[in-house]
Amino acid sequence: MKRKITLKQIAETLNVSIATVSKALKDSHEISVKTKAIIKKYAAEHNYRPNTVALNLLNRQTKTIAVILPTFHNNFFVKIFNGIEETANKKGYKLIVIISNGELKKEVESIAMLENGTVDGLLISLSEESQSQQYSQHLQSFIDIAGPIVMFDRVSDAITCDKIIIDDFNCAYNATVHLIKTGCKNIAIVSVLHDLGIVKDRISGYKKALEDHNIPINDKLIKLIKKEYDFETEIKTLLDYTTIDAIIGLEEFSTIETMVIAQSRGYKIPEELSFVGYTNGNLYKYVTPSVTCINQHANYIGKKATEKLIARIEEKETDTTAFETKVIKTNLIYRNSTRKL
Amino acid sequence: MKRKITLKQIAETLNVSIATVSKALKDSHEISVKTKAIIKKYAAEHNYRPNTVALNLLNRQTKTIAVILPTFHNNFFVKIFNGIEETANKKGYKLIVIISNGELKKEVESIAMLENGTVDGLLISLSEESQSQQYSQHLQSFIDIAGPIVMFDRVSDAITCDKIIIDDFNCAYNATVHLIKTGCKNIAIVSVLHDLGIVKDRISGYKKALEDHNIPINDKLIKLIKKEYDFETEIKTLLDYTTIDAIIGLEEFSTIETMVIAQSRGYKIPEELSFVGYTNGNLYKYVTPSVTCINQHANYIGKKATEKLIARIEEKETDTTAFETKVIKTNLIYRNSTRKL
DNA sequence: ATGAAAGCGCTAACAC
DNA sequence: GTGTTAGCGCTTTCAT
Repeated sequence: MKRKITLKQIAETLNVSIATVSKALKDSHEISVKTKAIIKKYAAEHNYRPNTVALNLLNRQTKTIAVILPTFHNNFFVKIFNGIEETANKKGYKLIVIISNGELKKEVESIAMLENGTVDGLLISLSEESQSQQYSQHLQSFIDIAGPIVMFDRVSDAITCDKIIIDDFNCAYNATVHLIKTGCKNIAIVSVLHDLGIVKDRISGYKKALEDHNIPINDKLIKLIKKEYDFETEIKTLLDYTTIDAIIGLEEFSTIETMVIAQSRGYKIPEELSFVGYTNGNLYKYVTPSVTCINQHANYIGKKATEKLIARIEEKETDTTAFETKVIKTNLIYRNSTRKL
Repeated sequence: MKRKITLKQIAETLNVSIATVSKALKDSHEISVKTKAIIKKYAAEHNYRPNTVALNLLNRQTKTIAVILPTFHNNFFVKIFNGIEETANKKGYKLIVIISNGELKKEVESIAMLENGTVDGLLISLSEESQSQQYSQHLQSFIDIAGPIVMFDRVSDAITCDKIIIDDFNCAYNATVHLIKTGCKNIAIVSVLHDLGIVKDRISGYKKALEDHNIPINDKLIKLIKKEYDFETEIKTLLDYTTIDAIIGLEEFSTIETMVIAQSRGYKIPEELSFVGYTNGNLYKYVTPSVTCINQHANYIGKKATEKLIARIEEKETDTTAFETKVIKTNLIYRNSTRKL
């Protein structure tokens, strides 16, 4: 790689001042047509590119946003990221991407790395650990010294900032009601997530739906399976426990895995056992039977989060509006893992 | 957000010079223990963080790598990215991520944005358009003025740089041989990719396998379906055309979609029709029957590409080693969409 | 032990 | 029209 060419070098070879070069390349009217032509020609021939780092230093902004996601092995986050990418790109922002893998340590270390002017703001969906351990001072620290944060989906109440979430309560409620209406009475919940706020909300929505339809709540039907436990064993225990006629999976993996296990045990789906899964995932469409699911409009979440963050970054200090939590509506996509109404 | 605190401000309030503060915070022996203590205390209390942008300017490096991928809606690239992320992180590099969506325009624009000191190097898997249009001057331009490039999977012969690829020829060859050995004779190829080098290699491998087993080659069995055409119609045309007993799908989507269409037409899989798919994708495991596939060791590709790039970035100008193309071995994962040997 | 000065690459206000 | 100067935040060499 050749050494990058700078204004200074151009100025020296052309025997003009740096300022003249700078102005000429900006097509300033202050500079004579002739000088501009010479300078521009030289710059073009030598592939001059203004050094962004220098400009960042000068402007005290980087036009870069950090994005911290738990994983990409989840269609929901991939779609959110697509929404983020499109929006950021349109507004001229670059993205620094970090995968937390659900680990608080990674989250904390990454944020520390970014707290020094590298980025103008942060989009984050919290790691499960940071929620279970209720640790959030790294986030507050970022806000204090680095810039605005917008949280999405997996958010923390401890931090005051803009948030984009889905109405987890209502969509669990609606999913449960749908199952009840199609004749299900023993509805279980299955999840590999546990310590997240969204999990609590979903369970509340589910319970409320049961209550409203006078169906007794049985906590044993709620299986939040931790990493330490064997998923298959837990599911078999659940299926052995009592007659279950419907299962709500809180993410794609649990839903599909449970369905596969149930099928291998001879359950007829949806005749004997109905399934509703969270996230409009790829798998749902292709497995047999295809799975009724909750569409969270992930792309839109990404878009809204990014728009909000950029607005915050660019807002005048004076017109700071109050932080808001935006709730994105969800809807059910009806497929063949639930009975027809 | 409070205004970030700087060395200058610390120096002013503490009535020392900026240099003293800088040295004190680096625990330099030049500074008296007492002064150091005062400065460190103040800095800690005020959450001082050195400004990375200023340091980047000074050091002429950003410890940031750009990653350009066609999409994340493809398990292969998600896994590659995981490999990249882990490796980059371990070495203290940040990642700027760009999704090209297969569009040359996005690729060119993004690279132009990065050509000015924003990143130290570039990891890229080319967009389909840049391969079909054989356009690569944006890449050469990046190498000339911005830093090293390492290409992976979808690479260009026109550019001299390090490359990490899989042995597409051999793995298509092996997949085809496996099908032949399990008794298939009319083997078709289905793909939504077409103008990529990897597609040509895969087809060559497939043809060589047929030749070696004295099976006539019929180009009508190779369906590279462009976006403009309806996938389902094309597949039906193929199935109507002649008796096909095996299909190789060049990516996850084509494989799964074709299998679903074949099943809806009553084909028994693998008894009447076998399937082998590229990429060790999520769907393959969960559909019925599960799909035999080619494992490309995506994570490893990401790891190797990143290691190579960082080595290039950090190498002394003197010990420049020749550019190399590393070929990653693949293997078949046997599942239920192919007959047993 | 502390500080002044130069410089990384650039822009902008202000001379000339 | 063109150049000088100062400064963005930092490090480092070279005084003092």
